[in-house]
Amino acid sequence: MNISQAAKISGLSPKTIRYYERIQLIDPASRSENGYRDYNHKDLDILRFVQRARSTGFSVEECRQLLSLYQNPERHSSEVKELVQEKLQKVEDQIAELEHMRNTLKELVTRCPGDEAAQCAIIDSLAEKEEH
Amino acid sequence: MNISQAAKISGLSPKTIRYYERIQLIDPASRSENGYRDYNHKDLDILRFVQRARSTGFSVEECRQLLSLYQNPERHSSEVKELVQEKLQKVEDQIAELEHMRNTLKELVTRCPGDEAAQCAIIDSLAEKEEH
DNA sequence: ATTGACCTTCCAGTAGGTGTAAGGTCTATG
DNA sequence: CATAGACCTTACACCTACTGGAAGGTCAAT
Repeated sequence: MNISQAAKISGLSPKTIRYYERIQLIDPASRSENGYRDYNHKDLDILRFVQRARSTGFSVEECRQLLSLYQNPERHSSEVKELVQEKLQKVEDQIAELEHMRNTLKELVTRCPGDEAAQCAIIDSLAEKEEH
Repeated sequence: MNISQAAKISGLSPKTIRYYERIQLIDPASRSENGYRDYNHKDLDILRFVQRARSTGFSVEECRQLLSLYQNPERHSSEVKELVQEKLQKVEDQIAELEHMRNTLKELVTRCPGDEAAQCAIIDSLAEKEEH
């Protein structure tokens, strides 16, 4: 199967698949006689796995670890769980940071009149002078 | 005032200040006789403004627009408000996306036993085959 | 004179791709 | 059989927002 078919099925783009190969996240695909990459069922399983892991929020490096666990029959589910718990923590931290930003932005919006005048609480707030 | 003093006061690093100058987010600083950058009160106001805008979550390009409004006495506060409302929307979209990830991760964590066995609901879930 | 802390510029690397160019291949149609 | 269009290949540049490091100039104190 050619790369664009594999891309369609896995939900990745051909470019992304070549990129993953280049950074050695996935093994080099075997080649047809004409030099085209050729994908089989097992390759597709791996591509789909990576696509799901990425869209669940895992970084490429985290995907590397998940893939290695996926392919290791000697794994312990505790290792996997630990990895996912760490990721969960990171995501929650990110959410907290964004919520902080959201609150700041919301307050700025309510304080700005949004009219024709130049006076603007948002600008004033960002320009605020500190005593030092 | 030298760059490291300006950096300390504004909360940016010297590297970042030079970077902002290079990408023309801020005007080139004037130079002392020895070629060192020299910052005055007005420069500091601008550096602080950018620092606050960045840490509130605005991208460099958004900061460029905010700075231009900040420096334009003919501005209408409605323009500023619109910009901030757009940003608020982007932040809320990002939060929603991360919350979706968080929910997925949470569910994965609860479903994985986290023991010595290889069987793992997380791996199974990421490896899940679709009918197509 | 030397040391250490500044300052300067320039180049490279980070994450996770995407865009584009230059060229080879395959398939269908006239 | 030629050619068009849709594939495929590689390689390089670009994106965001910096940060690190090298190589070299300057300044203040000892």
